[in-house]
Amino acid sequence: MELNEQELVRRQKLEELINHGINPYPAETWEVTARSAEILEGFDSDPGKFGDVTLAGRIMSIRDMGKASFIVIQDSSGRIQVYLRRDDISHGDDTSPYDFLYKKMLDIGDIIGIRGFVFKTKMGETTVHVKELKLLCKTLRPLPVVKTDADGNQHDAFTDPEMRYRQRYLDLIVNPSVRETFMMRTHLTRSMRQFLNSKGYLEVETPILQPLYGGAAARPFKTHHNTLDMTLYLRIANELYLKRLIVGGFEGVFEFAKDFRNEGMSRFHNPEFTQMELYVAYKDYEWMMNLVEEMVERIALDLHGKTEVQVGEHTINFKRPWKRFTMYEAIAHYSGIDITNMSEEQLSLAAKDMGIHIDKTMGRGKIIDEIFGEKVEPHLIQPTFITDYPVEMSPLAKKHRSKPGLVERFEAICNGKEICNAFSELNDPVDQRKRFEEQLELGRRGDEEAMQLDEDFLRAIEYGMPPTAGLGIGIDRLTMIMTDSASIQDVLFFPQMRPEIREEA
RNA sequence: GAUUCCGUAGCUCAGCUGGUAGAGCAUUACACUUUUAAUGUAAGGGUCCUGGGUUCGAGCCCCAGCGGGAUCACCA
Repeated sequence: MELNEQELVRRQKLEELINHGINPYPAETWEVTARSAEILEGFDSDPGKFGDVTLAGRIMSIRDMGKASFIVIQDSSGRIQVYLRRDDISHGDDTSPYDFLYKKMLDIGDIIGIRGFVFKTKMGETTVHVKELKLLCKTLRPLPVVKTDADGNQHDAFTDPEMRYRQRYLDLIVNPSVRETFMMRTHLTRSMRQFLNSKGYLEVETPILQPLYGGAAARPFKTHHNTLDMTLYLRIANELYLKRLIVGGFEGVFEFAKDFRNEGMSRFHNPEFTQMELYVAYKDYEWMMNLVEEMVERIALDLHGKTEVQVGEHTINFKRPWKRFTMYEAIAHYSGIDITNMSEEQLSLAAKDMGIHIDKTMGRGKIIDEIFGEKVEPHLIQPTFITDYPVEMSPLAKKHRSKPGLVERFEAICNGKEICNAFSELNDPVDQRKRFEEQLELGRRGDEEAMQLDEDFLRAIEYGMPPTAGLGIGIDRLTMIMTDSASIQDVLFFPQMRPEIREEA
């Protein structure tokens, strides 16, 4: 491995530390008694509250003034300034803790433990005055140094997207807002889980490795089990398993599921992503709409303390009730064309008039979907329910109770993107078999995303599944909105990337 | 997959018409006991993404490839 100058210097320091009897990687617990944020928040109101504090963290900056020095350390709660004075950390006449350990051996990026008292500097900054300093971890690579000036402007910000995603640990160390985003993501799932628990639904786990993939229209990842010598697929959805549990007698089940889809990547698509799916017996899609509104409004309140969330240039308000349109109403509203009674030929003509690309393989449902995606979806900034989809696009949804050709399905659209999908679940086993067979036919015609026929799932609902409302909600997409993130890569710790060094094939 | 932009020091970036590779921060040395983008003085640091080509001469021009971003296509 080729080492640069700074890496060589740090390795020399490492050796020198060991030669001086200082372990650069000590094993003992360093008892932390305070975090930077509590000190910064608590000191002004009650300066006496903190006696001696013990902190640990990473050195983020060094301002050295000879026999005294200011450094900034970062712990899990944030950053705090630390004041070091030679005479205060020396052992009698032995000034080596300052002159050797601190001045010669420590670098930005190193992890140290400090013990001292809290005070206010002349400039009014709450600071820890160090009495004891201990090296907890010597680092061998230099950290990108980002400086923030008095006006809050960042200098030399660490912004290269490739490095940020590949080396997320660096991104987290150096860019505090990244930590915030991911903490929000965890708060979001916690809030959602609490909401669902409070309703009495049961959180469950279902297989990720599936012999048949189902529950969505997507191409799967394929793998192989050696002992069974069989092909398995990484799940594209967990819908069919959760419904089996409803057959089994649970009245409400949900799962936060990692799903995998072998498709293109974009700022809205990662090959693996997280979905929360919920199934509740004896309910329908109308009921589920109310639940989604309530849940997402609750999440916005938990995360932001209010229902409004700033997303790019828009302020999105999740306050209930949300707007509701049927798909046909929405298309009529945004394109001025009522497609309710159009034949397939009339539809393709109408689509062409709107400048939408249509080909012969597209059926009625697909054309409607195209029109919707082109003419309506981008305009739906405020959370909006779109209901009653063409039956062709929804092989797992129940036929509409009163509107022929449609199913009882809704999506919530927000900031121009779908955030959830739900329906009154199809529990008529005869109809379900027919729908699967139509999917098989699509598959034979070359549709790589057509569903497989799941004989065991059919057997299950032949034993009887109560009327059930089902929901899938994209956690990544919802997090993007709640954290004002432009790319899915900003809400995944480790988004999928090509390998840095490609191996010879 | 298509189009387009980008790849130069550890980090952020300049680099003229093609003529010996630059800055700030970081690093090293010295000075400085309340600084805060600390400061002052001095020094070191480069596979200019990779491989070809054109040229007396390529960081720059041409071709191919690798990686990334954006837009589109695909897609719940």
